[in-house]
Amino acid sequence: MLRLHDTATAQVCPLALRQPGAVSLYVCGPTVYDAPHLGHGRFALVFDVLRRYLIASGLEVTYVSNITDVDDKVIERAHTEGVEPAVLARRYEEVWWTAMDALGVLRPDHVPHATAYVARMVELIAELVARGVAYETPDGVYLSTEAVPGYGLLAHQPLDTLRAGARVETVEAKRSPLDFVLWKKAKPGEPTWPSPWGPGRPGWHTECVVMSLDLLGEGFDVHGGAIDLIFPHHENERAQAVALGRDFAHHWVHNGWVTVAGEKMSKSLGNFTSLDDLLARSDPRAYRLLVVRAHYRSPIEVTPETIRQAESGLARLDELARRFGLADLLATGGPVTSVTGAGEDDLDQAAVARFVERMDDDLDTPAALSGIFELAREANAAADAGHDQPAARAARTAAHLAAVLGLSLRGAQPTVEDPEVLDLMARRDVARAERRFADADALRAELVERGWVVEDAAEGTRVRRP
RNA sequence: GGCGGCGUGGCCGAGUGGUUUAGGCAGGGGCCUGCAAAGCCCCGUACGGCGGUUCGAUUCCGCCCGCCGCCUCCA
Repeated sequence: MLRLHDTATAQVCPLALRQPGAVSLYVCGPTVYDAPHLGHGRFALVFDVLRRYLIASGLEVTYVSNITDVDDKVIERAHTEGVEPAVLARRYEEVWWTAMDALGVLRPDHVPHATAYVARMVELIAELVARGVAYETPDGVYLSTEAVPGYGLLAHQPLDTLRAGARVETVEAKRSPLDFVLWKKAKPGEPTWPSPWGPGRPGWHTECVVMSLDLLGEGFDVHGGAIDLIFPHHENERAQAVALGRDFAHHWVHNGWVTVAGEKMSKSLGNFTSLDDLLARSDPRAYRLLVVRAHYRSPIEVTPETIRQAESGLARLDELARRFGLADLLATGGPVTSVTGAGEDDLDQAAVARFVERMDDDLDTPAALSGIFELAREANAAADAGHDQPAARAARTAAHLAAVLGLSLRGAQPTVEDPEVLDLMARRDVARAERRFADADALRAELVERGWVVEDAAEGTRVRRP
């Protein structure tokens, strides 16, 4: 059984399921006001790997991830660009899904949008007011954090220190600096919805409570997101559920930062890096490999150098798939439904067991990945020694386990259509057959110049991209 | 200031109280090859510093140094 770090207890503990055989996950999705950056890519990949692994473990997974399509930033950006907030949100949501598809991230089972849940958020807020834990001010409705038992559970910090750091609000009506806004009363030029407190819009922290409980029900299994969401976002979500007496998430999972040159990547630091840029400049699978080769709670350093290293590793695995003709049995990108495979003899079950053991240990993907590379070496070594059966089994196992992580290896030969290249290849074969090696080398140089790596295979000259 | 994390060989990045090595990338040597490429084999005796616990610590404890994050919208 999978053991996972839980932010609430700060310990690695078995993932206890509400319902045996089924897992419910809620992962905080993006606010769609801009194109996604590397950090968005990481959290999406981390939870995609978790989800895929749970599926491969034989569990029925329900994965919910929201789109925040109304928020200060959306409104602000929409004004800047002179479009309706809804138009802007839709535009960036499309950009989001394009990037997710490129990364091979599975679409969530449910994608709730904040704007579709406003009426239910109003109901929830009204209930909080009725219970006396929320109060109205001239500009909105706030939750009284002091009325919530255990507030600060996720933050792991004494309340007074949180209080000391709380932002200076212009709203003097707030009873405590830690209290947070549930409903924002309308300001001119903003999208609004009706409510008992007049027209306005919901605060950020309410949507996830309403949507997760609606789609997954009380006491759902896992609530995830990046580490920065712990406080205040997840703390505040939890506070609302607790205040209502509803059982909320049982397990909190948070992934670490992406750093650039050792520092947190962020717009304010000016080292912001667009996910689209990365995907355009490198094999999208390289980012998955980079993410998976570090533990999900560790920071990862994304630089041209680390990306290049990941691409080299990927090339090694692709070469394996090519050597063993694995193109046809590689994942289509969909989830692998059984980590042990369909026919047990197909795979090296001892290696699978090691993989499972490592993954079960708080998703130790770096160790799991090292096992895949070891299988690659074993497969090549066995094949070099003429032991075809064990070699093929090791190679299949490597590709299969990579697919469990969502990494599809490319076993297909690149199809060369350029007649010039085909001609150079053919002429080189003739030259080599006639042992005119100087000519053959000159032809190889020409192919290299065109950006190909040239290899001599049994069937003759073979080319691939570096 | 409060809270927390980290510091591993050229780079990335796991892990462990000692008796066997993470793994990848890069580099060196060898095998293979007409030469290469790919692949395989071999190679670096790494764990921030100072003490302590211990028969023995990179791994436990303390202190110090350095780096980073959170406490505020943020993936």
